Amino acid sequence: LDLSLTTKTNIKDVAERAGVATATVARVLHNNGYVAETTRAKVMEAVNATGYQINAIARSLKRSRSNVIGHLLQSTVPNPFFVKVARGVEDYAQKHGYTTLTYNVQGDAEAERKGVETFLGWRVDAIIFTTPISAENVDRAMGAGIPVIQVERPRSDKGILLTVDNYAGAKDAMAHLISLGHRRIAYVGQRPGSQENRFADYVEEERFGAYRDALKALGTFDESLVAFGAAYTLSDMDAHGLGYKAINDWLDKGERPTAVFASSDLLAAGVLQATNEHGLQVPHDISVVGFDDTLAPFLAPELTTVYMPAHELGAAAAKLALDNIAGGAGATAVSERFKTHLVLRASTASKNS
Amino acid sequence: LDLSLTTKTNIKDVAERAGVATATVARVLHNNGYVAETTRAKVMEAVNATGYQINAIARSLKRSRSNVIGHLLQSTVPNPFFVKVARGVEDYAQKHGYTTLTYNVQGDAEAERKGVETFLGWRVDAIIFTTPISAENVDRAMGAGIPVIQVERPRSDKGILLTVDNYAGAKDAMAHLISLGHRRIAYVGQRPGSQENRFADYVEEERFGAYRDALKALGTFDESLVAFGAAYTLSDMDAHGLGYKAINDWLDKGERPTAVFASSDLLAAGVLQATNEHGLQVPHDISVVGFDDTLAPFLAPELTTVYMPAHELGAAAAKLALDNIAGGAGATAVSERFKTHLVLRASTASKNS
DNA sequence: TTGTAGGCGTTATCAA
DNA sequence: TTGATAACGCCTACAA
Repeated sequence: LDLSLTTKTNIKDVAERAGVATATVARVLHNNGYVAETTRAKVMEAVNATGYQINAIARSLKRSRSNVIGHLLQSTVPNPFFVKVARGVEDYAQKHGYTTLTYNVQGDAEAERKGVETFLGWRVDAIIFTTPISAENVDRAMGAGIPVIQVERPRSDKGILLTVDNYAGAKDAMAHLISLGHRRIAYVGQRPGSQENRFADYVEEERFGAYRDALKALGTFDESLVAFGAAYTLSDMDAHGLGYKAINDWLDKGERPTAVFASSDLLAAGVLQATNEHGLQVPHDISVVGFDDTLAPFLAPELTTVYMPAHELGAAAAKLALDNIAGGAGATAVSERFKTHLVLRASTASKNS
Repeated sequence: LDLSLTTKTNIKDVAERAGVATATVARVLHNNGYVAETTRAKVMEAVNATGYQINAIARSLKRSRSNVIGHLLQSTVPNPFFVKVARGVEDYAQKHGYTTLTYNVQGDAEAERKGVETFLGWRVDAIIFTTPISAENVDRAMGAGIPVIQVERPRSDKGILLTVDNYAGAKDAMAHLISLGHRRIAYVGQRPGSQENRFADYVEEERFGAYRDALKALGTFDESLVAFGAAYTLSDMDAHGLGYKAINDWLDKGERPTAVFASSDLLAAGVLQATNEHGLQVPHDISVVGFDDTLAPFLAPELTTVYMPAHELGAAAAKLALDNIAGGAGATAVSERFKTHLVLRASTASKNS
């Protein structure tokens, strides 16, 4: 078993060693067509002896199909959401004989464009955006005539869209706090409408909308308890800073809420840092709910939060990609809307009256 | 500009449209050889008009070189360390015209084997392990005759090894705590020697070794303050559980340390959860130091920790990979040892006497 | 049941 | 300065 020849061995070498034609080797390899048992054995012996590894590049060229799907990630740190989606994509793709090419763009449209070009250059069979930065890049991918899936925050209405029912998630969180007796509930999150694109903005609209609707229904909506800011910037400090600063402001003014609904775990982490500094006990003095279920299990106290089906989104995106590749099983170009659920942990309790 | 033809256009189409031979198109594309200015213009016009995108698969086949490096990741969640390394690899590779194929193995040797096979099938030009699971898989990669780099925890002494001076890092952390007056310092981490492989075990040996040496030098080493456990299991709960349980035990016995040195931020997070539940103030009642600088900025209070040069490791791995690819600049197959540094944040303070 | 051969899209050599 | 052409390794009609 000479491993050092591995990458150099080709189907011709195997054929020679087995004393057959390359077509026969291919037939054995793909279990395809009639092959005599003795011939098969000879071929397998040669394959093992040479450590032959089929050349995916040559095969892709011949087949005009790469068996690769390209996955563009908006970012990988600090928010682990995208990484979880990536695992969903990889798990499903691997299980179905596909390789995933992952490209991290760190929120930069130009990097995303380069990623799309790289993918098209490698003739990937489908492209997944989690999440797209620029509609143009989505269009460019669509133009290649391959399935394109946009996950969580679409930028274009073309292709397949996987979204999440953030309204229901936020509504659940609010119902939980309200059932615990809270009325002065603060909101920390990105300002709805601050995304330049109407498709991508639904997340903020829904999360804040459910918050506002719930309190308006009770007649206790109070604008002074709303802190908008750059929730999803990529700088660690900014993301953490908004929740932190908002809480500090309220506490300094002596007008603190009895509960805070943060639109991400990252922001909730900042809230916990501020309450901790002020010597407030969570949840005794103030309850906190997050969104995403990413950092939540690692915070002190463990954070009650809204679970985002990240892995499920990734797996579904990969499935839809594969189903829609020409020749795939069922071409079901149907967009889907996923559900969240509330995860109860230790950061919420009855209002301390 | 008909985008819908993008992936179908080939160099022949471009050549026809420009009224030249394919060889001339290639010369223009690669800025290679003599081309008349007027010809170049004609070709560029045709390239733009057709939206021609070079087929990386065909080029790789012809060149017997893919311009892809394969990166095997031990895991991506919950520990963000690996993801940070991945970004370092991607950043460097992209900047030098290489694409990175990332394969996440989630701690599973069989998945790692499949990853190596996939990479070899795609004829990647180099393979990076961050970090390897099985020495056999490293050997298999080496057998292909391409550069192989092992990052942080090597499993084999072959190829290029990038390691970190964990001893110095842990020593710094201990010196910091000792300078603050702490003597009863606890340790939470994986048991040295529990890795079946001597190469990979140096991390635990060094982190714990520096802890033990520092306290022995002071004559205050106390085995009852050492909590060993499965620090690096992939289950969130287990990882967090060790730090959490250790602290609970000490507090229940009424023998609490005045400081804790946790061998990862993940474990430190568990320590903070336990102290928080017990109503202890960090750092007033007890100081905590972590390792890695991953979760540290998001915890409450922000965690003093030892910075691991994750991005730097990734970038260096990619650089060494490229340098050692046949035909690359300088073949410098030299292993390197990286330095850490202490990051002072809010979780440590003078011993409260 | 097995072999022959053309072509996937590029690159690079050799002529012209 | 440009063009024709033979590979790269594999797959797949089509023959045998």
